[in-house]
Amino acid sequence: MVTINDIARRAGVSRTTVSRFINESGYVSEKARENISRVIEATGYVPSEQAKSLRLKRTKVIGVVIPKISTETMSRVVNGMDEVLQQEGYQILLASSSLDKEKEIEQLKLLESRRVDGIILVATNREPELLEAVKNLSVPVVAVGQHLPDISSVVYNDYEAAKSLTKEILRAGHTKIGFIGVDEADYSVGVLRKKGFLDALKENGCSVESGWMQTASFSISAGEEAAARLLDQSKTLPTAVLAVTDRLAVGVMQTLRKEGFDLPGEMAVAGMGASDMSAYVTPALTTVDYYYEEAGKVSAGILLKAITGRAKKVEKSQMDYRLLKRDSLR
Amino acid sequence: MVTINDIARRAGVSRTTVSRFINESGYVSEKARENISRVIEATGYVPSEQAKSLRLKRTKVIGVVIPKISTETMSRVVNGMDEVLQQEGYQILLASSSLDKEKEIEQLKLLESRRVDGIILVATNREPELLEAVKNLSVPVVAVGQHLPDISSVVYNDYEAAKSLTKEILRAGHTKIGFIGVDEADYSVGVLRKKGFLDALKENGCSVESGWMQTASFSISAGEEAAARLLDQSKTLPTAVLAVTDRLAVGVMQTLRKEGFDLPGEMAVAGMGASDMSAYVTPALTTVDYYYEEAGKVSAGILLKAITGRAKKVEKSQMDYRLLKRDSLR
DNA sequence: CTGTTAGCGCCTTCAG
DNA sequence: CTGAAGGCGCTAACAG
Repeated sequence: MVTINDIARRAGVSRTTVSRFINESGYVSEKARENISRVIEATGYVPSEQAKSLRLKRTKVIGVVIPKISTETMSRVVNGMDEVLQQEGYQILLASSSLDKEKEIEQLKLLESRRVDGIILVATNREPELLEAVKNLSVPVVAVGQHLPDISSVVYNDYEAAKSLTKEILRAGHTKIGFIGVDEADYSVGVLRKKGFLDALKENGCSVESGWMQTASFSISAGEEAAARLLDQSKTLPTAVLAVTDRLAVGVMQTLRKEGFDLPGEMAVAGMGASDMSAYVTPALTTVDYYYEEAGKVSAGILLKAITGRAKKVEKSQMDYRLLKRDSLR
Repeated sequence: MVTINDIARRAGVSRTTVSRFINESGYVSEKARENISRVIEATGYVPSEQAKSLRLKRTKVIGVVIPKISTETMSRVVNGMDEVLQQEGYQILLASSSLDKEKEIEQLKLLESRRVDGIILVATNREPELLEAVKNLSVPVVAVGQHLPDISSVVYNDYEAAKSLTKEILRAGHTKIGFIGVDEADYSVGVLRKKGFLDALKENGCSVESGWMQTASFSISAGEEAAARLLDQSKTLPTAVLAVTDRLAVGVMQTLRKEGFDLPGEMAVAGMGASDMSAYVTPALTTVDYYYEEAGKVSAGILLKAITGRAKKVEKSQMDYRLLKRDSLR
């Protein structure tokens, strides 16, 4: 690999001059310019951003920790981040925790060891170990999706979104509503969305049978199974079901259709997240859009401000949401 | 940021000893060990992987260039890569070209300047400028999705996949088949899939009306519009349509349904790519699975072999595929 | 306009 | 068992 020294020697100047030429800092005579640029051309020299980083104490790299690479939500969020980061000359070092809490912490440390300029953590939990690890980091961090104390974060309005979606279902005339949730370890999706659902019901004087509330993991098939359990365990059937993710909702619809239900006539369904697929299943799924790409952009923006120093120490941002009323709810 | 020198000073040893302790290379007395580990603990010292890289001339980072971050295909491929790379202690530096040919080349150079240990290029074209840029790189490269001359690559069997899918449609009794393709700048999807389609027809003595073949970009709505054009421009209507991606196929189905077609009775539809959504649209979409995650794994494996030096200079790999026959084709 | 000098944080001979 | 010295590739005073 050719270095700045090679260029300097072959161009008959000092490496300082070469550096000046490359970075357009300071004067370089016309003759020197010519020599240098000729030699660079000939050798295909590419300055080492690496060595530069060591010297300058900044890498222009942002570490991004996500729970899973191959999910639509994550690719949207990361896409949003990339859009603003690329703009400012930063690149993304991707780290997946594969939903493993220990690995999540490891990844944070790994990113720190690589001296990334900042870290965006798309978190799914708020365990003390994680908080501890985040606080020990010596680089700016912003959390996405979970509200971590004393850390800048951008969160979705899970509670209100679930609540207003539920109200929409009530408004459509349903009073018996089933619910497919996820594990409470995921505070935002597991706890807040459920709370929004229950509070909306309570405010309207509705109650739920125990069989109506089921818990599932995040896959379509988990939604199918949860719906089957719901049908099985309900004394009286609900007339609508709210699933906390679109994928779960699609699974629910799948099972209902298989069991011969007319959708949405005999059973209305709603999801959350505005996945791509939601608009194209039959009937089109009523859901709520969280503006995931925007969340990525906002988080990147906050991080950049923190890095360049012109920012509050801790900045909290709450994303907006929007109801998408479609055919699966009547 | 605390450095190895700080640790050495505070532990009353030389930095050489600290280095030995950290990397478990060479002997370190019990007393020294204790001192060092105590100081490291107290300071929260994290060795700079960056400085290490400069010294060791390897970064343990792999650059991955993809055309677009937020597509299902890409997140699957990248997920596959990450699985094998993480295993070997490598991290992924993500670079999106946003489907811009110039930016694609820029990204390659940028990754080179960061001294990544290798690059995986998920390519959508084979323009001479790109080939030129790839050849000038001084790091191992493997291409995914396009067969680049003299470069290791893993490609999908686009031609055969399209051909056998078309044969499947013929076997179902259709002889008038429409086709929604994409721009030929994408050699694999634009050229090879179309060729497979046409060759299958030719072998069976079928021909196509001009209006039956439409070109679209990669979105669902592009599929909708292309289908509308197809209906509009056809003298006699085909009884089946093959779209080169699932998203296009979903768009096609959308338009057909809106126009009152019974699916698959009046018009059969097939897609390619086995997207998540394909199994859950109505009717379930017949498609072909390209094993995208596996492609990611394979490409990473080849790159790793190239990096560690135990590999052929150029390795070509062709992925398998599999027909997924579902309700949209009868 | 240009070169010399001094590190950035780390590993690795080479001598003790 | 340990330390001194050198250098990875680069930039930034400082002094011509």
